[in-house]
Amino acid sequence: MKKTMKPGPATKPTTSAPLEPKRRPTINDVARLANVSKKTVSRVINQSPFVNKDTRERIDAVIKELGYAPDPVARGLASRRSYLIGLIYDNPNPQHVIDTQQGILDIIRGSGLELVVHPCNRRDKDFLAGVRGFIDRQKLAGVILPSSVSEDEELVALLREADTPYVRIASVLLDSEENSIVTHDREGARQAAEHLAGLGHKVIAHVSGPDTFRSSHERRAGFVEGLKSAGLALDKKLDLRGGYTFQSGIEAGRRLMATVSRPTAVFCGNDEMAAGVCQAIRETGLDIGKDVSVVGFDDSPLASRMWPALTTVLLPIRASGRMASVRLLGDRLTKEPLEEDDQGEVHPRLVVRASSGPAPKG
Amino acid sequence: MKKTMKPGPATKPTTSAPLEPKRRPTINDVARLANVSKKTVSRVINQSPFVNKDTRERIDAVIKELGYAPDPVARGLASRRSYLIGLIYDNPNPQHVIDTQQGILDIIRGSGLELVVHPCNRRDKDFLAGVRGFIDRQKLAGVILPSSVSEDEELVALLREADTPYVRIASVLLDSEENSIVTHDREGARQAAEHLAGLGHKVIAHVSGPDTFRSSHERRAGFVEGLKSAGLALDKKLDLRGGYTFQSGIEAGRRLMATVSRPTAVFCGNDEMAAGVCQAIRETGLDIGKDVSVVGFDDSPLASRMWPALTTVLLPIRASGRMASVRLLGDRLTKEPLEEDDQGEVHPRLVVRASSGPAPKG
DNA sequence: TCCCTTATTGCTACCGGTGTCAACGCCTAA
DNA sequence: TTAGGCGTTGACACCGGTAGCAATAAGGGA
Repeated sequence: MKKTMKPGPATKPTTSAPLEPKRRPTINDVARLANVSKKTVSRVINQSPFVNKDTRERIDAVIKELGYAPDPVARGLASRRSYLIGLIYDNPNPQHVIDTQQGILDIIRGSGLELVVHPCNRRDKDFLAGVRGFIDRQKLAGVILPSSVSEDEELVALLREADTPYVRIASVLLDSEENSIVTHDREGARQAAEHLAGLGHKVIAHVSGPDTFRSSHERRAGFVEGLKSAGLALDKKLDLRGGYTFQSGIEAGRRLMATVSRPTAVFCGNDEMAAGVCQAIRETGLDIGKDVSVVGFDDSPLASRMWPALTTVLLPIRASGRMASVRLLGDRLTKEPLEEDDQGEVHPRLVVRASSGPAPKG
Repeated sequence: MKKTMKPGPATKPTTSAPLEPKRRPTINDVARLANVSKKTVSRVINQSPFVNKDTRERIDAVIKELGYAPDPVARGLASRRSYLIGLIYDNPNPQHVIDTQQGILDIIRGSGLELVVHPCNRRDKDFLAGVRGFIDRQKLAGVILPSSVSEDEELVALLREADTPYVRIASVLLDSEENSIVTHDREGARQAAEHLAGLGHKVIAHVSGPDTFRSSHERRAGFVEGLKSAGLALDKKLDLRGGYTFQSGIEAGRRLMATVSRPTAVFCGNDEMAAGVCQAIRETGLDIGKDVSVVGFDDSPLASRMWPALTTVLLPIRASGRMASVRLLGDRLTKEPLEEDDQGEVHPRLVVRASSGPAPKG
């Protein structure tokens, strides 16, 4: 409301008047008013135990009075570690990214840390160079690797070399526990299989994600486990590979619909592909949830907005983001994390909707 | 691959051997090797014109040889301005957020700037306090305000006060041109109306977003304009207000389907609501695209994955993110921005799919 | 030849914190 | 009385840059 945005010459007070341009208080101001050295103030803001109680209280009072907050940039410079958390991802699924961001922010909000996002493309040849630039330009306080990149060992090696703390979110334990959040995708897939078997389906197809993702294997494995516990097996001809994309789902769906022994149910590695399969089913004039049941994975917004709404496996992504942050930051956090955010693992849950129904008779 | 992640005491070399722990080169290293003062190096990296050509070349050579890159944290401290761009948003639409992020990153990638995200909730009472904390903790290089928050004048006032550059992305010009990207939502809505009128529809309903968003008004206004140009008018009883949510779309759809003069087409303020309206239509057993045509707005992923696929208005969000970044950073960018990213405005485009068809006869 | 201008460069003081280490006061044990 | 130990505190250098201004060299006109 005061002046222009342009970086031009600031309107300097012509007189050397006492009114200064509303500078933020610094550690020096606090030190002066509390009549201590700035080092002692530094101790207080860093919660050092070697400060006399009275002194601490006096300083705290001044801090509050001044509304002082330490400058993260200066702190970063002096301590060689910024107050930034990096989120590296390579994800076609926006909801997934947003949920992860949200989970991280749930935890770091109020602690003076900020979230810096760094999307990347693992197929780019200079992908690693990009990440390297990112992490050692900003000396990140830590990096969170959601499932889309957490399996990349080169990337992780890079972080280790750069001495940057990290947490990997993955379907299985890939690393030490303190560096990991495990999402147990397998369990969710098993539930899906049991659900379909319980509805009486015998001929059940699977459309998996790309082989390069661990999660594809986990989901298939869980699915097979679930079938097995119901006395069923996965027919190789009904085990198709997709690419986690809508288009690949359409293609897989068309192939399945053209099979001689057409399946009465299809379990897909994610919701995108499930939507594609649904489209293929529609093209043949069959009824989803009646003639053919479909189950997805992720519980993306799409799942609940489709018609019929998609039965799917909900993965608590936001919670995994929270956990990853707690793992990463631990004691640096101001407020004590909730116990539920300190588990280190997350469990999927089946959400039954209209796209899955009893197996058709005959 | 070298040592543990724990912040514990680093493995110091026991001997004061010549091998140092691979420190990043600093401006001092460059200065020493180029045999100049660090101020001159600083001039070179800041592209000051007051440097002799030979000197500059010598320094550039050393910089390249060392692989030197200035430390953004130190720079930030000294120049009181960080190398961080803030993205503040309050958006239920993940695709929108991701696209905006992507657009910003398209531009800042390689320039040493980073993107910090700050979601917020405008209904929280301490929303402004949160933002204030954010912007003056990190002295941001600039802030980008996508449509979900760009209309908040209090927020903008805050940024002005804090002398933080910003760019607002909005459906109309709300501010000076240099602080704005205009998305012209109105044009898109007009196209939608003309499309439906062209298909022979006479009774066309509208489900708008909340009144608190300028975009709701713009979209309705454009829609009315389009109808008018086709000799039609918007029946007040068929002009419903939603909340930009799926649920509100369902409710509006149900009400419309129960109207005496049931509309043969519905234009919705966004795709979420359009999906809701589709659901309501389905509940009544009517055919989407045949009995009732539906048009959305946004071209979210949902639109192309629904069945039938949704006719909608595509808003080039990513491009608007790019433009906003160019506006914001201008000369700070290393590479010259493409001309197309320097327009300051973006135009929506109708995408025709299966959810809109000829008006039913009779 | 001398002074002034212009082009280029370096000195020195910061920016706002943290790390190291010495110093100080007071209490206890010898 | 003195040495040692603990709890506290501050002086000072430093992190890696930028800012202001003086210093220096070269060129031009009187």
